[in-house]
Amino acid sequence: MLGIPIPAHVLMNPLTIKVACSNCNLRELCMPVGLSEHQLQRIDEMVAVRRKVKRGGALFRNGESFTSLYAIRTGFFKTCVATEDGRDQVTGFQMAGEIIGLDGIVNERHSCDAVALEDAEVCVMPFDRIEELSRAILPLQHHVHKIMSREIVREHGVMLLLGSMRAEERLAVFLLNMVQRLHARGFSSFELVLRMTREEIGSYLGLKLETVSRTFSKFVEEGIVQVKQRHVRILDADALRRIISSQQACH
Amino acid sequence: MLGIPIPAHVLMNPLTIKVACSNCNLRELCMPVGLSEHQLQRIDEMVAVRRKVKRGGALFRNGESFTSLYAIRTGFFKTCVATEDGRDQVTGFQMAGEIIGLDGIVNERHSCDAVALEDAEVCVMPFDRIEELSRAILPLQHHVHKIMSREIVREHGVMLLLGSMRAEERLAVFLLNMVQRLHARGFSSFELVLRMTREEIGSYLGLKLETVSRTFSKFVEEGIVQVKQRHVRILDADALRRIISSQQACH
DNA sequence: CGGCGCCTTGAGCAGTATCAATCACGGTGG
DNA sequence: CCACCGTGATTGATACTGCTCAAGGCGCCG
Repeated sequence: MLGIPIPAHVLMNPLTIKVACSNCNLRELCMPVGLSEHQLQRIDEMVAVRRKVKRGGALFRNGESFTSLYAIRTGFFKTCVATEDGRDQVTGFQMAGEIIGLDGIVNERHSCDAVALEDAEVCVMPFDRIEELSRAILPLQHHVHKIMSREIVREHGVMLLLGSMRAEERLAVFLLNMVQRLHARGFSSFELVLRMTREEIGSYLGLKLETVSRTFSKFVEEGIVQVKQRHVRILDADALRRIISSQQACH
Repeated sequence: MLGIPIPAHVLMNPLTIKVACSNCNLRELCMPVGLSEHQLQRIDEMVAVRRKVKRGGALFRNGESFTSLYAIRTGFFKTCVATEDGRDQVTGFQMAGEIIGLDGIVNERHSCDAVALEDAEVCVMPFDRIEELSRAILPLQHHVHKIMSREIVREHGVMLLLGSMRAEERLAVFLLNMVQRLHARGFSSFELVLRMTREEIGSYLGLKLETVSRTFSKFVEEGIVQVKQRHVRILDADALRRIISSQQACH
């Protein structure tokens, strides 16, 4: 059995606890640190509304008008863009504590879909309120800027991956990134349960699902990971890191 | 001859004109619209410093500490990220009126290189001053948010390109995007002079330089473009658009 | 138990990469 | 002025990665 620890807040019934940034255990993930009581309270008021999204449901869709950013409380999302001719591309997977919806700011309209890969709950943060508060609360202003910049830098990394890595490297990067983010949330640093299909992983990594599957099998053969359906155990993280920086060019 | 019109500001001697946002003909590209005289003046003061970068020189490099955003006045840049093992990936090409440096905000340190592909001049905008002013000038706050969101959306597009398009589609997207942005700056809508090498185009598009070259040759054979070194004339923009949405999947 | 969604695996193929030779252009120095 | 050189672009031949098409297999749920 792959025992994945479940953080306390998942076990608690959300209806029985007061949900507010000030006592949210994800606070340090989505909020600036070092706020005063009063500032925290003002932010609490801004994040008054929460929204549940069922597995498979959309938090927002391409073309819908943009009003709010969302902080993920629980659950797991993918975001994806599409061309008119039907192809689509997963642009990211988001987990608890991450902010989603930044794409909508520029045109006041979302330019991608955000779909829940498991039942999820998000904090709704109306963007005009964010702008208003970030004029008054300096650390919040910083924080908003950093979140957007972080997303830009993350996407640079994905571009590097898509533009110059081979299949094995892509999957290795993906697994290490996934497990690192989960670890930061209190989960194991070497075991994970994938919330997405092989096809979604492939879309994200610019590969076909068969290639993802084959690459998993290759890693298993080489003793680097154990894979049982969506349960993955990383046996040799260093091997994964070596794959990334080996780049088998050899002349 | 491919006659590319040269905008007035390039012909003017920059030493003889007062360079200030308030009389900059790129204003509507990098500044919010509808500002009062007084607001514009405050922004002018923020953008007091300009900096010239020679062709091949770096505006900033990966690892350097972040202090400012830069608005390109003249010239042309590429930004690129690199892995430890030497591979690198061009993440974008930037031209006059565009903002560069957003990657540095999150860690107060740049995470990519910005290199001038031709002699360039930028307006230096200290980021702490931007934050300060955007607390006071609402349209500026909006503008900063939109610029960052626009970059995120742009990168989504690149991810779609890198993740799911074939070589011809990538080059077609690249050419149309390039010419569209140049057109918005007063240049021809069907002729362009590439400021970057085939290798840099390839890096941006996730292709090898030979593939870029071959794809150009293919387009020439098909009568879609004329290519003479870095001079490109688009003869059939619709053909390029058709390439993008054809996706030769056929079942 | 049967159907369905998702995953795995195989065989053959297509599209790019790789390696290598040559060419075009621009700049330099004799 | 021209020969030479270096950089970047083109083109060809071949190799190889990942894609396509196809056939099961596994696990879950009604």
